Parts: sequence; structure tokens; C-alpha cells
Amino acid sequence: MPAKRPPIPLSRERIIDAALHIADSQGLRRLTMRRLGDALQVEAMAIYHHLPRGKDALMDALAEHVTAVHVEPGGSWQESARAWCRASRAALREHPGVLALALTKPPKGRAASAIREQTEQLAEAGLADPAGAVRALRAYVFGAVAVEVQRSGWAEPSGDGDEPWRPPSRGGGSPEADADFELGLEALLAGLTGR
Amino acid sequence: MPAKRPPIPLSRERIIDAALHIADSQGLRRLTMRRLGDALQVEAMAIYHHLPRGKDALMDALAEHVTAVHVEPGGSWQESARAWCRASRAALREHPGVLALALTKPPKGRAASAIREQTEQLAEAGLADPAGAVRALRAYVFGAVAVEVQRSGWAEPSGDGDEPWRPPSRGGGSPEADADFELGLEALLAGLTGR
DNA sequence: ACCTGAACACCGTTCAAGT
DNA sequence: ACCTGAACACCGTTCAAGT
Repeated sequence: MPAKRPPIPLSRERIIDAALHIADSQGLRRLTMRRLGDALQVEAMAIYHHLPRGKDALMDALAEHVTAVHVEPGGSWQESARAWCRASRAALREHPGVLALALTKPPKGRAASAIREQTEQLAEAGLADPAGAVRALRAYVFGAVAVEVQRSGWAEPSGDGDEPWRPPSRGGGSPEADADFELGLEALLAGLTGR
Repeated sequence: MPAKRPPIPLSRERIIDAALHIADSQGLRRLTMRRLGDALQVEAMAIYHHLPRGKDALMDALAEHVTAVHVEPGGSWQESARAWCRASRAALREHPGVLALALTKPPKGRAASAIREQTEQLAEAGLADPAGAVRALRAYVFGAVAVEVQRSGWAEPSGDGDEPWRPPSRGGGSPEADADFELGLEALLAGLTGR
């Protein structure tokens, strides 16, 4: 007979991880408090103890998780911006299930501070309109990832249930898409200088 | 006493219009078959007669509605691309409630043909990689609208219920955002030539 | 402090039935 | 052909209760 399962204590982190897994493999529409509870070996109501605002809080947390990136401050502003954009793209691509949230919800918490941080780095480097530049960089990443994920055919029925969504970012994904991204990024950075 | 309401027959078009209104004013999460039925003075089950696949079909239809743009073919490829991007941006901004669907669902039906159409126009003009160009243009519009709508503060509680979301596109919206959009668009078009 | 059980109002969808 | 009513399985969330 199986030993009584050791009850790993629930935590905000474990909840978010499980939620990401469900959203990425089955879609946001199937991410349900009850299903999430099942995945965590817990009754759905237990989740409310860790996320008091319930499903809204969960959605906020998911958007924040996939959207709050941090990069080391060293180097020129171009290098900083490059690193930031690449990290953002990687994070968004890794979790197509919550992309709709990430592109749509206004940044809060750590996501908002990440934006402020990046804006300051560009300001310190003497860029004329750092806020506008960060806006343009975010828009570039958002658009690029949106068409990438659309083209990847994620979101379509896919037939079976728990297909383990393999992120294209393991090892860098399609080299063609990577090259396109880098090309457009360089063009944007060049355009940002003469503003 | 009020006269017996004249029963305007239900139709796919009326359903989609009502759904857009609900999504834009209350958010996608509150767009419900039952609420939609109420708005149409009909039991929810009547909707299934016009959209056999139910809510999935409705979501597809909404994404398609806001994403299938058509522009007249005349002029240079740059003019054609400009018109296409402006029309796309306008359509997406008009309905922030379904933006998440539009950015996320792979194009189908009229939306897919609109893309093919635009690709052909760029191909006929002799562009080297017309498909890649359309991809870049779509990404640009998607990203621009995503940060615009995020910044507009749509999606946040807003407190009250049936606030009649006023589209910023009546008359062109914020002139600053418009200028940014046009600037980035010209830069992208220039970049597309030397590919 | 952390989790459960029962309960409530509300979902999407089906199906037989009405007109 | 088009719509309704009743029914079913499933939601999110609350609250009192258990440990």
C-alpha cells in the first residue's frame, strides 16, 4: 500500500507553477480553481488562503510572472535594451497560455518596477525620451511574440488533453524566427538613437 | 401598457454586435451566453441556432470581426501597407475587450484571407519576402495597439458596470499616440525595402 | 495557521418540446 | 425554422467548521 503522501505545504509559488502548467497545456479557458486544486492535491478552496482575491489575483500573478524580467545593468544602453528584450521574449514564449493576459493587462507590481528600472537605465544613458523608448521596445517584443505564437499553432484544439507543451525556447527555438527578431531589434535600436 | 415588443429576428450579425458591446464595456470574462441572451431579449439557448459550435464559435467570430480588414488595392505597396496597418490599428483599438483574442488566436476565415490578400499585393509589387513583410507589419500593429490599450487603463476594475467604453478612435484618438504610430510605421516600411 | 465540506448563485451545453 | 424549459455537469466564492 502507498505511504500516506507527505503533504507539501501549499504556497503562492507552487500555485502559480501549477497554474502555468495548466494554462500552457490546456489553455486559459480550462484553468479552473477546481482543476488547479486537483493538480495541487488540495481542495480548490485552499487556494484562497494564499491568493485572497481568488481567480483575479491568480490572473494578475500569472501576468506578472511572465512579464517581470530583470537584467543586469552593465554595458551601453543598447546592450541593456537588447538583454531586456531577449529576456522578455523568452519569458513570453515559454508560456503561450498566459500570453493573452501578458499583452493585455496593465503592468503591476514587479512587472511595473521592471519597466521603471529599464526606463531609468535608458535615462541615465542620456536618451532623449526614455519612456517612449521603453514603450517602443515593449511594443516590439509584444508584437513579435504574438505573431510567433499565433503561427506556432498553439491555441488550436490539438485534439488530446495533457499534451506537454514544449517551449520553443529550449536552445533558442526556430533559428529563422530568432534571426528575424534580432534583425528587427537592431533596426529599432538604431531608430531610437535619432529621436 | 407597452406594446408587445416586435421580435426582431436573431442573426449572427446581431449576436456579434451585442457580444462586442458586452466585451468592450464589461470585459471578456463577463461575456456569457446567458448575459448575451439577455442583451438580445432571447433565451441563451437560442444563440446556438445561429452559432452551432457555441461559445467557441462566438470567440472565433469576435476575433475574426476585429481582425479582418480590407483596403482598396490602388497605389504603391507602401501606400497599401500603410492603409492596411492603419485600418487594422483602428479596428483593434475600437474593441479592446476582444484584443486578447485578436492577438492570440491564429487567423481564420476572412481574417486569413485578408492576410493572403495583403501578401499578394506586396508580392505583385516585387517585394523580396512578402510573407515576412506582412508578418512584420502585423507584429508592429499588434505591439503598438497592445501597449496603447494597456496604457489606456482599460481592463482595470473601473468600478461601475455598464460604462459605455468610448473608443479613442473617434476622430483619431490621442494625437501623440497617432504620431508615434506613424513614425514607427514609416521606419518599418523603410526597413522593409532593403531586405 | 491552514485546509475541508457544504452551500449558493451562476456557468455552457443537450435535448425534447413548443410554435 | 426558430425559440423555449428543464436538466446536467461544472464553475467561483462564502462561510462555518475542523485540525
